[in-house]
Parts: sequence; C-alpha cells; structure tokens
Amino acid sequence: MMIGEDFETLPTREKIVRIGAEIIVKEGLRRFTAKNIADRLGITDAAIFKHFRSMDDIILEIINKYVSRCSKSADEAVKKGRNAREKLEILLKEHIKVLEETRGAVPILCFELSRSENKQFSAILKDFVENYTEKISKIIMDGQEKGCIRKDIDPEETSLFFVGSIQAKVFAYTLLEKEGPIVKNPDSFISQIFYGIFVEKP
Amino acid sequence: MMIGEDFETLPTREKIVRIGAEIIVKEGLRRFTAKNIADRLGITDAAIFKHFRSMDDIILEIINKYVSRCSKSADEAVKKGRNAREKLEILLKEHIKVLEETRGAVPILCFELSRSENKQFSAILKDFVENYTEKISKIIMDGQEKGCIRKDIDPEETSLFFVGSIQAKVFAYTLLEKEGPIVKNPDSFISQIFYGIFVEKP
DNA sequence: TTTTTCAGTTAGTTTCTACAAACTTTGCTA
DNA sequence: TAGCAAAGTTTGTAGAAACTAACTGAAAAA
Repeated sequence: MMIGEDFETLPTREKIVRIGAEIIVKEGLRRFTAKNIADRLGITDAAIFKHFRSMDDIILEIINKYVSRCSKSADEAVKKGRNAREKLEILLKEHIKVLEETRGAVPILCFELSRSENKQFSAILKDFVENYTEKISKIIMDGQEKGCIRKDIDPEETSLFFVGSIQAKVFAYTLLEKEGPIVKNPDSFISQIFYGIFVEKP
Repeated sequence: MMIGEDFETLPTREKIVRIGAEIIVKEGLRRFTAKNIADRLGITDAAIFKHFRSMDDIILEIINKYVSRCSKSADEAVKKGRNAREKLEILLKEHIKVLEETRGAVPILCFELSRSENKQFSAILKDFVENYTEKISKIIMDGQEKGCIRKDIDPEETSLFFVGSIQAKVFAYTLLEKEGPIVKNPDSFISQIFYGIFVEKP
C-alpha cells in the first residue's frame, strides 16, 4: 500500500490516513467514505469517528502528510546543487523519487482536493504550489542571469511547467493504467524538459 | 457558460449537458447531482430524468461531446502541416484553441472520469487518449526519420508529454484560480516544449 | 485492585441521492 | 377545437452517507 513498511503494525489512525489517500487517488472523492475505509480495515464505519472528528479532518491530515513531504525534499535539493542546471536536475530527481514512493498521490490529491467544497483544502494546496514554484522560479532567474537559461522564458510560467510536467506523467499513468514506475526514464524526461525535442532551433 | 452562444435559447437537454460538465470541471464529481443541475436550470431534479435515463447517461453524453470535438481538430491539423515541426505546431495551437473555448473541460473530464466507478467511461477515454497520442507519435517518428527531431526520445512518451503539458496548464490554472486565457502565451509555450529551457546542451 | 481510557460495537437520526409514478400544464397539429 | 406528446410538477421510495449515543471488553493508570 502507499509507501512501504509493514502496514499491519501501524496504528489505526495512520492506517485510516493511508487507505483514505489511496481511495482518493485510485477511485476519487466520491468513494472516500467512512464505510469504504472501514471495510478495508475490517472495522465498522462508526469506529472511524473515534480517530477523527469528521471526514474532512482525515483529508486535512492526508494533505499535510503528503504535501509537507514534497516541500522538504525541494529545500534539500536547492542546497545541494552548485549551479542552476544542477539544482533543477536534483530537484526534479528528488521530486520523481517522492512521486514513485507515494505512487503519484500528491499531484492527484492536489487536483482532486483543489476543487473541493472545503475552501480550507484549496487554500493549503495553493500555498504549497505557490511556495514550491517560487523556489524553482528563483533558480531559473539565477540561471538566466548567469546566461545558461533562455532569457525569453518567464520564470514563473516555467516553474509551473516543471510541476505540471511531472503531474502530466501521473495523469498519463493513471489514465492508461500502466504498470511499473510513473516516470520510466527520468534522465530522458529531464533532458526533454531542459533541451526540448528538436535538434536545432529554426 | 462553457462554449459561447446564447445559452438561454438552447434545448434543456443541451443545457443539462453543459451545466453538468461545468459542475464536474469546477466542483468535481461529488457535486454532480440531479438536484445541483436542476437548481441551476430552475427546474426540479425529477425533470432531469425526462431527458436522460440516468446520471451516467448524462456523463456519457458529456464525454462524447467534448472528446470528439478534440479528436476532430487533431485530424485537421495533421493534414495542414507540411513537415513535422509545422504539423506539431498546428496541432498544439488547435488543441489550445479548443482548450480555451471549452475552458479546460476535456483534460479535467478525462482525468476525473478515468477513475470513476463506471468502467465504460474509462474505456472511452482511454481509447481517445491512445488514438490521439498515436497521431502525434506518427508525426514525431516522421520527424525523427527526416532528422529534425532528436532520435534519443521515445515517440510514445513524447506524445504523452505533449498532451500532458497542456493538461498541466489547466491544472495550474484551476489550482491557482487564475483569470484570462489558460495558456497566456501559446508561442512561448510551444517553443518551450520544442526547444527546452536551456540555451545550449551540455 | 479499582478506575479510567481506548477502540471497538450496535443501533439509531438526519440529510442526500437516484430514480419512479402519477398528475398537470402547454404548445403544436390534425 | 380536440387531442396528444413533451416537459414540467409533486410526492414517494430505497439506499447511502455522516455522524451520534449508548454500550462493551481489554488494557493502562491510579
């Protein structure tokens, strides 16, 4: 299930969060119900409310669990790289790593929950994305100053393009029910983002 | 609403389809209910079933309406272009046009419905995406033979990257609640996909 | 050892939801 | 002008869904 370890030994509260996330990712919010979670845990739906006050509280915990993990790995990446290209490469590779470990959960959760009725969810997610893209924007602007990144591209747009490209991989993956890793060949994926698909500019 | 024209003069059946799509796109499947649609139309929920046998039937019509439109514009694009670069450029521009007109509906519907309980939906959508990416794959392979497209990229992966990149724009747009066009600067967007973000290869 | 807390249960309540049946209005046509 | 079909209405039903309350057994704390 979602992130390895021995699932059985986990406390029920944690199991609820993981199964809940898995349901949202694989079946959508419509199936995210107390009964559905409880059935998979072999308990009754009422027991869920001994651990969480409401279903929304479960979602909040899901968001915090997965999203904060993603933010952390970005910070580390920025520190390690010596120049823009290295930083972006490490960042993307870290991002892909978290993505594979969590089976694409973060992008799907972001998308699914950003349009939810509860505005608190979208506020947190918006914050996360803005924060994340700002970090990438800074790297890009730095690269533009140093001359290694094209000056005609918009840093903010491009950082969204980064995040979006990864997101796109997840969507292709879920839509086509593929197996194995979400990003088959990370190096070639990164190379495509960095250098495009054409041999030379016109 | 979704695609211009004078909405008021449309037959109720058509209004149901458009409002239904808008609800799925903006609020998710959870809010896609007969009552929600009926309220916006100023009729009762029971009246919906005079026009459609079931809620799933409405979704089927939504899928067919938006998805077939997208397929058609791709076919036309392939005919017009003289070489791979031109074909891909026209295709992307047409795709962006449909995207703006339908306010990003197709990618969101594809994603939302592909994980739905009804396997019929995902089957249709899978078909559509496979068909669409196959067209792009062929153009790419042609470009690789002619030498203008990098030979180290995988055509299928790249065609998914195309579709995904556009999809990603929609997600960024909805998440960050932006206004105006979904793709602010189509030319720069296409240039980024074609030639990457770095000035030169290492 | 007694008491409290934890994590369950069963058995409600309320509010939705999809859909159905029966009745009404209305516009068109023979 | 009678009559019919389309598109509504009201009313109703069956099943979920999110909780709630009251109870229970086991383990932890006192």
